[in-house]
Amino acid sequence: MEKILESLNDAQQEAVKTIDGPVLILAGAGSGKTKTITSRLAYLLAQGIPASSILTLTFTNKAATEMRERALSLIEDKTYPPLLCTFHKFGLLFLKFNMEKLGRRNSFVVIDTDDKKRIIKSFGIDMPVGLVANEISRYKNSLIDPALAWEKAELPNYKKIAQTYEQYEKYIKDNNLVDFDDLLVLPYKILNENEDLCRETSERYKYIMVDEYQDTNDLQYRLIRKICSTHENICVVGDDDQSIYGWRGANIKNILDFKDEFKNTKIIKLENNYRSTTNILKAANELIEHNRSRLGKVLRSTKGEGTAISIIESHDEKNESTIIAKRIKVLIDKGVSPRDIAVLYRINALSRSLEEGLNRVGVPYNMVGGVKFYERTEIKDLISYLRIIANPNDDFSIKRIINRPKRGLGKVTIDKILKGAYENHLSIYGYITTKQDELKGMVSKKCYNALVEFSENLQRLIEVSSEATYNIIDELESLYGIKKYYDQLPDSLERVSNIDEFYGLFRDLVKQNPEMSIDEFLNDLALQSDQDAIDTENIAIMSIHTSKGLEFDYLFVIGMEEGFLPLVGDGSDIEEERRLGYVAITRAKEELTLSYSESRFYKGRRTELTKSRFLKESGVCQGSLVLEKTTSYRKGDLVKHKIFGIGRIFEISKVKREFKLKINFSGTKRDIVASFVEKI
DNA sequence: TGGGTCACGGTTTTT
DNA sequence: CCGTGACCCA
Repeated sequence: MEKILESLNDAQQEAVKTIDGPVLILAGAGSGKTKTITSRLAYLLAQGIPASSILTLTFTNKAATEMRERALSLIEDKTYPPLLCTFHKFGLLFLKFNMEKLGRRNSFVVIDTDDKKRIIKSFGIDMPVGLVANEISRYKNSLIDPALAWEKAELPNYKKIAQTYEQYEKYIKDNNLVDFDDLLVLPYKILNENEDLCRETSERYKYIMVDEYQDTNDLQYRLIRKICSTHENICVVGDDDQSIYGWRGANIKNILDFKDEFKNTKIIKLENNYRSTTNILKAANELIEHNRSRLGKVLRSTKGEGTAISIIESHDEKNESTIIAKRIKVLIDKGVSPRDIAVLYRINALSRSLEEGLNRVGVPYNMVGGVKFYERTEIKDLISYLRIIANPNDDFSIKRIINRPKRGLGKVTIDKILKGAYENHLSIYGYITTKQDELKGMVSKKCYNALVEFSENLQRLIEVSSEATYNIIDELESLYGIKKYYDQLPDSLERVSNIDEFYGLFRDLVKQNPEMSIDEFLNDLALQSDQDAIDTENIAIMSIHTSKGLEFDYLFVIGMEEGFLPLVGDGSDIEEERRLGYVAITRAKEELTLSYSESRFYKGRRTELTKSRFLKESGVCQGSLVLEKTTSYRKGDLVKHKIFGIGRIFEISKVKREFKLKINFSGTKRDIVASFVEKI
């Protein structure tokens, strides 16, 4: 007990020791939030509360993993660790036990956003699929069913969306699929409709903690309400200034209004920052002060002043990335460990030029996030194969791989099969295996043989999987030759190595847990984020969103321009953009470098840019700062002047904060400020 | 059926 | 700019 408390400050101790009733812990960036939660968890156990009564919900798998490790290190008896997982994982577990309450089997399959879009697309709607998918998601999270969506729809497009929504819901229900939203929606529905189960569940989890509460959505709030309905021992931890998921339905009101929603809430503020230097905190505090809707808190530094925040001003993104890469190289050469260095950006598109720069200078890096491992085509193909082994009637998955690797089945043949299956009220697999005569008369001999081979192989695989999950991979490869297929396609090297990695992952997990079924494996996979696999050898580059919860000694933020940070567009919220800026700045421990460029090449054209208002708002653009202005002009470049015409640069110099070029205009030499000429 | 060409549109951010 | 999707021809 003493051990748990001794390294905590007063506020943290109070947070840890307040175990009954609603508690709101406002934990500023770097205030030891994870430490506080994990200590509280250990404290609850030390008080004799059974592990099975405690539920801790997090936002990402990474956070869950980290907390689990840290909590376990504080606990003596590790036999029955308390449940600590993401909201979605909790929903998944809950549905595994209670799906039959909705008249559905618990052998459901979790689909990801990509699957969802494919399904919607297959309905042939003439609207952007992503938009429709988002709207459906919005409806589901607001518990609006298709009928109500139809009623509320005024514009024809929304009528169409409502129709698609209905079609989609029917489709996934018929195929026993569950999307990410369902993992929250369905548990809520079950709890809402079964009072006894709700009470039982609430009594089981007597102590609940929720991390990153500022990023919960309405549905998560309702779910929490249900689960703590019998006791209100609910402790939420968050920072309203770090709410950055409004775009996907996170409701900052959840944290702002928590004290009104739960009576007798005890509010504890953690304002001591143990992470960043005073200079960095000052910028962060000044920036976030510009927001109006916030609970209000100021981070106090516990470290020294540190180095001044450095600003890089470049002519274009190529220049920017070169400077940053060079600076990083200097740091590494000085002995800084690459894992303590990171570069952040607001949008993924900015990673490209950055990567090029790092490659030019020879700095190896690790891009976190981006295209997810399990979203790659080859991996999704493998997932589809595993899905149909687990459930051969999964039409959705079978359609994906019925001609991959190519076995000569074209659109016409596939349409015939679909039609036949539909008319016989059978799944595709069911149709192929039971209506062989009909099939034979319908498709070409070649196609028929291919289909028979395909289904026989599948049967063989299903047999193998019932014997030993571990052997599936070898059998899958030898029967279908997926690796061989990808080996002769573009990017074969990367794809094959991805496939190998996936096979390795599968084998590892089966080894660890020989009882694991394929759909267990698949469902866990769907909820996995690949941030768990951060490699610690190299510097990290990632989006600001991805960087949430992380910290780095040396931090660079690129794209500090109007239009990029803040990103402006329809539906963008300047306060949320500011919070993103705040999150970015507060990732830095020792040295922070903010970079902006005068222009960028984006979406196929070059755009002139002005520096971000956040630079002024955070106070870094006036006063003591190291400014490095750069130019992309080189000796020998041809430039054009409005009056003097075309000339060649023969000397470049820096005067105050401007670049002076000595230019030879067909014999006449002149000194011109760089901003008056144009590169040609 | 499948490969090739061309036009278009698009980008935050994640479970 | 790049990747995707539609369309056309061998």
